[in-house]
Amino acid sequence: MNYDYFVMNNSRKILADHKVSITNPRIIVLEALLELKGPITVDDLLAQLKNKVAKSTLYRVLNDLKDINILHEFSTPDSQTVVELILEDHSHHHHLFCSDCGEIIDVEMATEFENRLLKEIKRIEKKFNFVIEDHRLELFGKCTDLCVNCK
Amino acid sequence: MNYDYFVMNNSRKILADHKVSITNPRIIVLEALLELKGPITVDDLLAQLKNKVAKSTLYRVLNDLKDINILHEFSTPDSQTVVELILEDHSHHHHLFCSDCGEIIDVEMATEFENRLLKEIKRIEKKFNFVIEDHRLELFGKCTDLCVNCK
DNA sequence: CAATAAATGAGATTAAGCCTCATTTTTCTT
DNA sequence: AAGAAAAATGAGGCTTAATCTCATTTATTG
Repeated sequence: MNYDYFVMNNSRKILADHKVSITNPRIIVLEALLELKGPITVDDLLAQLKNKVAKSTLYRVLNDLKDINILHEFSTPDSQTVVELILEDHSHHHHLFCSDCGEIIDVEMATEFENRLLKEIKRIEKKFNFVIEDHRLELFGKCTDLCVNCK
Repeated sequence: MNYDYFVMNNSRKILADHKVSITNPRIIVLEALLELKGPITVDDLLAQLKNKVAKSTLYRVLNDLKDINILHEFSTPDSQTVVELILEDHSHHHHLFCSDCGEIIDVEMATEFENRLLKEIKRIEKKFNFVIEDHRLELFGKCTDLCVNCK
């Protein structure tokens, strides 16, 4: 594992760091997700990588990335599967869905709000005798005409 | 629409109030959901109503209930579809998922927390030029041995 | 109660995602 | 650097949730 940190390109380094073998399909998928820097539906990803990676391989690679905990998966309000690369330097965030254009936007909530949420979560843990390991907040709405995401 | 409010049983009344025709399958599904008073996976509902309602009809009725806005649909962390009846008197709540037993629990957050969230949502609306119509908070964890929901 | 409109059941269809297995690519050892 | 062993890939088949079709049944309306 003595690859040069800075010479190696990102995707190869990520794979090496997580001790999985470095293969072409994995590099292609990782690179696509790295460029995006945000969520994408699996369907869109499939379309984008058609002729580059087999469908079965794409699903397998996505599962590999989930296994090494660098890929999050969730669903849109209309049940489309969405994936997003989450590397160490990615900060905690939530998602905003536009029901007009389908855009999915990463949203960071104010620290003070997240702290209040954690306090509330502690209350819920006691009330229901739970250990809560994660939370997810989803916001649903419509971007306006001025929205930079719609044309 | 001059049915007697109080004589009519719940499910018939709900259907009448929403101006959809009153049929046996709709009554059966509604009654099952009313008894539950909480979320259930579609698979479990299918199993429970097998021999009472055809599979195609169950899915159709669930869509009908969604159309009249009394049924919410969401997914578990492992992508199972869950439905929950939401009538006018149901207060705003969120969901707590146990990754051990699969239980899904309705959770009400403190009013003060929800107010803080609404404030935060207003900030997000401005920042992203959005109109946010709804939000959903999901909590993931494990219930402990003492949990009333696990045996 | 008859006519019309709507809903149902049974099974076919669709599509996301997983599986199989022969072939190819990667890694490991020296 | 080369050959052996292990792992991953591609192509297409398989599974299963959810939808669709259409002939029959059930509700609604006047």
